[in-house]
Amino acid sequence: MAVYQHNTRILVALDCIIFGFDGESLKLLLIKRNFEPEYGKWSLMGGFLNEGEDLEEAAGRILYNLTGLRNNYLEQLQTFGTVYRDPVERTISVVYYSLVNIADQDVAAIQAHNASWISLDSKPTLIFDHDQMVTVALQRLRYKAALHPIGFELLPSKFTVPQLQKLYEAIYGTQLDRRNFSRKIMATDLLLSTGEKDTNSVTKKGQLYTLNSDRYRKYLDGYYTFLPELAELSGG
Amino acid sequence: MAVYQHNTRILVALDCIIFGFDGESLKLLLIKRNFEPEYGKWSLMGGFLNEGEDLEEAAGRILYNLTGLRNNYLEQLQTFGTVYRDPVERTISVVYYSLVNIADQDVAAIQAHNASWISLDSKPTLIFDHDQMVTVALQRLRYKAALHPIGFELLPSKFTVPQLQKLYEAIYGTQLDRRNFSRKIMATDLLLSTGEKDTNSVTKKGQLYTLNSDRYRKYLDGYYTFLPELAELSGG
DNA sequence: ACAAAAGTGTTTAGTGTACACCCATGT
DNA sequence: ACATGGGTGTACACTAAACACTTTTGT
Repeated sequence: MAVYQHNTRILVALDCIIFGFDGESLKLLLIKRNFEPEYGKWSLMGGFLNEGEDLEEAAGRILYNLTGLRNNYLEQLQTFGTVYRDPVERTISVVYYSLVNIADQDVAAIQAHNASWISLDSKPTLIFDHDQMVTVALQRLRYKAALHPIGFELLPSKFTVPQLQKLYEAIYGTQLDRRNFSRKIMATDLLLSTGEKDTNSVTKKGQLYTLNSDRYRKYLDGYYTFLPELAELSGG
Repeated sequence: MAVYQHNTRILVALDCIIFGFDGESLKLLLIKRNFEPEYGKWSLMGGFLNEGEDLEEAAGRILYNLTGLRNNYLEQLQTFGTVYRDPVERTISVVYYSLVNIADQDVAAIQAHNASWISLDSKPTLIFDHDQMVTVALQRLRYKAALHPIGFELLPSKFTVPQLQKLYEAIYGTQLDRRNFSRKIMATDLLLSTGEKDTNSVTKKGQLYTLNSDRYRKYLDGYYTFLPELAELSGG
């Protein structure tokens, strides 16, 4: 024990960037704080790392407390650690980002935390360095979704190809060609036809598909260019 | 201050994965520990985060102490935080990876730390979770180098195209076609001819180039497929 | 019948890849 | 002269991108 004695122990926080998709735009689950510090302002959902708790475990706990969801896509983004990022006390924050299907959420838990889904386009200014965290998370999401099929994590278990396309368009803020997109996705063999049709659509009903889990896992490991127009998405 | 009172403060360490290239193979700068804990075993270079010090700053300090180098490519990799990863005391480790030009190193500083450059192929088993850190770092390097020209960071300021190719081959553990590689790189306009020729080569001397810094910065922001054979490099 | 959205087909341009060939240097 | 390695050119296959057309459904 003696060996580490002189070193400073520091508060370790975790913050979660929770992405969702409502069929039209990409959303974040944000909290209107009814607690200190920064009472009344908007922030990401966060918490502190407990003794005897793995980092990943803590991130999962925080996500579960807010949404009632477990086993979602959850990936470490980056750790933020400038000295004065939290004015109360020096705190470093390990940030995770998560992709959830809005339909599965626990509405009561979300209300209890005073949280709401906010469109990325109309995001308010957040406390501390949370805006920066969101910027980095969106960049990472764009990066990953271009090479791996993680977009599916944001959709319900049954979905149509046009819905998937709308999602990609929301992530990248661009328009995609229907014909080319559909062909590209179909070529991956990631979709399994259910035979059913979308009942929500107003005019022609699209075919509902589910994800082929075996193939999905392979694509997560490997690389595939879901969006070859990568050059455009530098800025973030 | 009262608001954060009950939360546990934790030791925050930093570990640096330092990549180098000697013209033949990809190397890591590793330390044969002459201090506790794990005296006599191999590890990454590390240290603790000080009060009043940014994370990035601390990583830079650790790198500087070992190599005498500043302003190298240094990027945060990931934070490792399972409970018992350090048997002495609960410690989370923020890991950075760095790309250095071996020729620029401060040999005295490296010897003083009992460090040596070890080929990735003949890497010994490292302490704690350091092997896992290296695995993740290599994956990240492959990922990044395929889309951004960060490979240049590992080469001396003047280099030949075949040297650059050898580097890419070392990073990915594959063979590349000379002709196609050369054309691909030339098309980027990243190289500036110096007019000089390599004096080391035994037979024909290759042309020496330097990096076009303006173009380099653009390529760092954007995306470019330096290696389209991405699908192959899943395993890591 | 018509509008709106879903699905399928085709053509063209560009990029990746596999080659064959020439040039420069030291022995 | 010859071996070794650096540099340039060309042909073919494949993929991305632009565009036309048909089908399904609700009003």
